[in-house]
Amino acid sequence: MTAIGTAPDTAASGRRRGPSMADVAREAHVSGQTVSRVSNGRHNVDADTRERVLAAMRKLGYRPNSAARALRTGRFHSIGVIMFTLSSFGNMRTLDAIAIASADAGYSITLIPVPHPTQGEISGAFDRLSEEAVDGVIIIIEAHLLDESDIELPPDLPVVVVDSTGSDRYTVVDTDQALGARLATEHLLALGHRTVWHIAGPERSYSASRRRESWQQTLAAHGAEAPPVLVGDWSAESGHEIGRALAADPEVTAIFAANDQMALGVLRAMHEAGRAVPDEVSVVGFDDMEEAASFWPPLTTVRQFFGEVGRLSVEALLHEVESSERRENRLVTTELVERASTGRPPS
Amino acid sequence: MTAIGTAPDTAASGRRRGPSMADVAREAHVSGQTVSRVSNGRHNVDADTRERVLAAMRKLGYRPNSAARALRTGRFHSIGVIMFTLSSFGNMRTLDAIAIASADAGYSITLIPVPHPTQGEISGAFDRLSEEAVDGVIIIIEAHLLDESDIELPPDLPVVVVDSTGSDRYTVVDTDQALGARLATEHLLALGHRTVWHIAGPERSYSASRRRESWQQTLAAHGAEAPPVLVGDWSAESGHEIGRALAADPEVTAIFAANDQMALGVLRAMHEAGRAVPDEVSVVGFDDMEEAASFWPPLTTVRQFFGEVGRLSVEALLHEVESSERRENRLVTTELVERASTGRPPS
DNA sequence: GCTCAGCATGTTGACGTGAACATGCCCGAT
DNA sequence: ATCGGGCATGTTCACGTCAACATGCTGAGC
Repeated sequence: MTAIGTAPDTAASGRRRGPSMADVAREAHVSGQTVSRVSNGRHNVDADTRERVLAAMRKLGYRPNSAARALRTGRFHSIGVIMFTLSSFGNMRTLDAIAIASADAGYSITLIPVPHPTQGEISGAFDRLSEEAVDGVIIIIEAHLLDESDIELPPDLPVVVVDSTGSDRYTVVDTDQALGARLATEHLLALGHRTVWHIAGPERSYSASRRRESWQQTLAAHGAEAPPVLVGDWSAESGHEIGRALAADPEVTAIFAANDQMALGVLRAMHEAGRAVPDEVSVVGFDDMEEAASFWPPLTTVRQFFGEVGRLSVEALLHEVESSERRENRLVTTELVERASTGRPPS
Repeated sequence: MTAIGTAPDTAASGRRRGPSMADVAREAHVSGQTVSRVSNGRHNVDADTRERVLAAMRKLGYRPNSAARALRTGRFHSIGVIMFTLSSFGNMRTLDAIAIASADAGYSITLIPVPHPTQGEISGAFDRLSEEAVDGVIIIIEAHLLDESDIELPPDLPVVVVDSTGSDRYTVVDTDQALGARLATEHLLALGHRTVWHIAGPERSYSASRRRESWQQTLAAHGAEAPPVLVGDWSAESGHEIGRALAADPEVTAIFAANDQMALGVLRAMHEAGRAVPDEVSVVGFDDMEEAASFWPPLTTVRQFFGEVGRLSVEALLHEVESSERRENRLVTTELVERASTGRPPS
């Protein structure tokens, strides 16, 4: 009947692409539109027909082409996440929560890394972003750098910024850094320490500034004299270095580090100097990373709810994507976790 | 001249979509194809024309529509990464490197999380994957679970598996776990310890098995008696628990933990029990996470090159994506980093 | 028996892009 | 002067999908 080689599927099999709706439609003896309806789970398809289409899909190994779908609908069902690489423990946890929340909502995550935190790199990431197939963006970047960058986001692209300044251009999901720093500082003061030393995060970090400011205000509110601010770079190594200087000063009895890693460095410095924690010096961290409970001694720290931050970010973003109206900003609380690294000052 | 409201762009501005190539073409008085050529950086465009097109792009705020481009070319310029959420420190570092290497190659990363490491979830991730807009996939999942899952990957989809068994279905980029475990064990034996205790990772982890087997083989090769295998779950807490038991046994003088977090838990247990490290007990970890140098005492550990793993994975995957031929498997080396947590056994 | 609502299904076209092919011009070789 | 090669630019069409509209059938209501 048919001449050799004229069977259309044989001829078509040469190309790399998988079967399309049209192939399924032919196989199931229905129109492409019916395949589309089945593929999208619409209910106005007869049960028999649906079954026939599904069978054809299975037989051919049909996979919807998301590019065509996106082209047609204008929706990518994907969320872009812009963040520093080699990023902090907290960012990873947040990313994690974002990924899970997105997956639950049927969105995938497109990572847009910023290898080096220079303005050029950040602008570059945003340029790349504008070509990315995303419906909205979550930005997890030290806010001060963000402000300095003259970034130009595609208009109409919903944006949620995490842990940043309260800009009125975007929805912001923030952690209550001020509360955490106050709790940490008050905890140490309440134990009887005359004042609290602070190891801050880098200047350009918004979170670091907020923690530092709150620490200062809390000291002032309690009439305690504020020691000079010491600035680290979030790393345990920087905490160790600053900790060595502090260990040499017998006046220092209470230290509040702006994150757990720097607190770890401080602990090591104290051990090396032979100063007992918490008997001679109390140390508080920030983040409550998983390992903090296993430091020696176990670290008193401020717990952040990264999962909640991620969840709320996705919720706010998708709300804007799907309804075009902005969600109000959210503030995620923090809490003090008391462990063995803090105690009364030596008398 | 023009009647009110007849300007075509005014009429078109009602819709949500941004300007298309056609709009730019009209603005620059060229054909759409010329815009396409400029957009793709082809060289066969006159300098004047190119400048005119670029100006029009800027004026209109033109952004290439990646969905249309992907539909036309069949390429998404995106790599899918399947991994556990809340994943280990090492995986995050690998992800980081993957993100950077991909960005350099002009590919973006689509994260496909697997919230719970059950077979159903993994299969679910792969189902989702088949609808994802990716050109290839990097899988970072405990291999044993992978084997148990009857996953069905889309045919013709290039796959690279990280830290997994040597399957001949996919390219594998692996870390030389065996070398690392041997180095760690030999280091302790060379210091004079009679034998080395091992805290392994969970059963289902391929990396954990390989480290455990290599530890056993090394002990056997040196004629040392192998203590029973202790199994943790990678967490510092599990290391602490097992460490408490080990601390109570005066025979134990050398411990090799399968990762740094568990080693941290062991250190804590030793401190609590008043057993000096390294004077009474030596401890070695695995990974060389950033904080390991700031543990107390600083941890001797096996360094992994996560960045290299990520880089090689992307390289292998993109090679297959672009040339359709498989790269050979790669093995990334490891090295021992000696710090203060190991020393001679008490005499 | 006729009408028409309600539902399953089919037909058409457009989303924005780039490959393939077509056109037209300039300029050097003959 | 003529031809043709090379290059810039234009035209056409299909990638796979889904919204909008069209069709045709069944059965309830009068």
